Amino acid sequence: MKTHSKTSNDHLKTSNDSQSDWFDESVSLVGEVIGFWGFKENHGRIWALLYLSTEPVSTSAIRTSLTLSKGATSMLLNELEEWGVVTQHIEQSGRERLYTANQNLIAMIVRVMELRESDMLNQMIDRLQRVQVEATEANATNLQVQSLQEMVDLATMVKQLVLVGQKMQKRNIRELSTLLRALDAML
Amino acid sequence: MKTHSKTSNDHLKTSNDSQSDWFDESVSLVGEVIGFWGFKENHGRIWALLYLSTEPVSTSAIRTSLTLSKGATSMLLNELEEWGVVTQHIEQSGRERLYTANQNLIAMIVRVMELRESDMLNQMIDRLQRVQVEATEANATNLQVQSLQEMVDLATMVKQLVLVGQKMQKRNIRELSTLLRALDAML
DNA sequence: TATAAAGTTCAAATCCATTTGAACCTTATA
DNA sequence: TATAAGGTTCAAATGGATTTGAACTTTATA
Repeated sequence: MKTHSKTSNDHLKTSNDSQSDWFDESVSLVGEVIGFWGFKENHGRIWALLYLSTEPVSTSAIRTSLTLSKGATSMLLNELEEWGVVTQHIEQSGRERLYTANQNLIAMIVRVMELRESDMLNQMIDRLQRVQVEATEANATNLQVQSLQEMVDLATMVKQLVLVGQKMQKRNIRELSTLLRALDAML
Repeated sequence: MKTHSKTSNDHLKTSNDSQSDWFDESVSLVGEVIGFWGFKENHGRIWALLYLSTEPVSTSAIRTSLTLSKGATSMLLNELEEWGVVTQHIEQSGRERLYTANQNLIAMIVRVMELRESDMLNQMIDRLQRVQVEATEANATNLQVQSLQEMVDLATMVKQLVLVGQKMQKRNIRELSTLLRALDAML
């Protein structure tokens, strides 16, 4: 995996080059993880930069920190904003925009999942059911029709799961951990 | 997204070209979904082909059905087998291998998740904690150290979640749906 | 309202994951 | 045990996703 070794830290008040290694390391770590999960590595890097910054960061600071092109920065920031992962700070500096990261990790994840999966799940269920009808009309075996049904059921369950996720947005990680332990006990 | 329009259905006893559209459609649908989720589309196509087949399928039948190269078929099947998603049938036909799909969707998903995420999560937690120490030693603000901690907590929670998932392997989808409803009520 | 700094767009370039195919290895059976 | 069919490997080719950069649009302020 890429390393993005060079990230200048000029945007940090505290910067003092040898000391902000942790910042760069965090930025690339998050980039990798986010990339591993199906997003662009640079989505993760930008979010991490903002998440770990002590104050709003300007577009150009982001651009120079992460060495991204003007175009990429614009597109990536807009996507992150659409997903509610990043917000424009109210007071812009001059005509330049300032950004902050959504600090609520859970809410962020749930929101993004919902956005990405919800629509896909609905489509999937739709197509599977259509296919199931065709299969029944054709000479598919019972087992085959049943297998298709299993997939419909699974997709439906995942949809339910996304719904449960939505309710978790307001909970913090500690609460959720407790909840998980309770769930574990039920199994 | 690609369509893979042509999938010959010669492997199906029932085949009768116009009637097995549902089969091809299912194969590409699953391919798309699996691809959307972070795997190769062809992993999904092969699994779907096996999952919906009434009997074990030979390597060469898979190859011709899905028009894959010898090399790709070999690699993809081995990966699927490693993940426990697909199994070699005990009685091979001549020197050729026959494959079947794991029919337990939940077990499959949990197993694959575990394989993929577990290792990544551990690494992530490790690196984050190391970074947190560095940050504390450097002149990071309290909020910054705390933000790093939040990420550690999140990763730890996801690890817990994977553990819960493991316990679900033996449950069927209907049971899990019920469980989910109970969980929903707790929120 | 002129202008210059910031933001957007999108075709071309680049980068990267996936697939191919040919050479190689393994294994069943003649 | 020779051989032919099946399986593996990996360097090169392919093709799709991401990024760039230059032309364009928008917006704050002089």
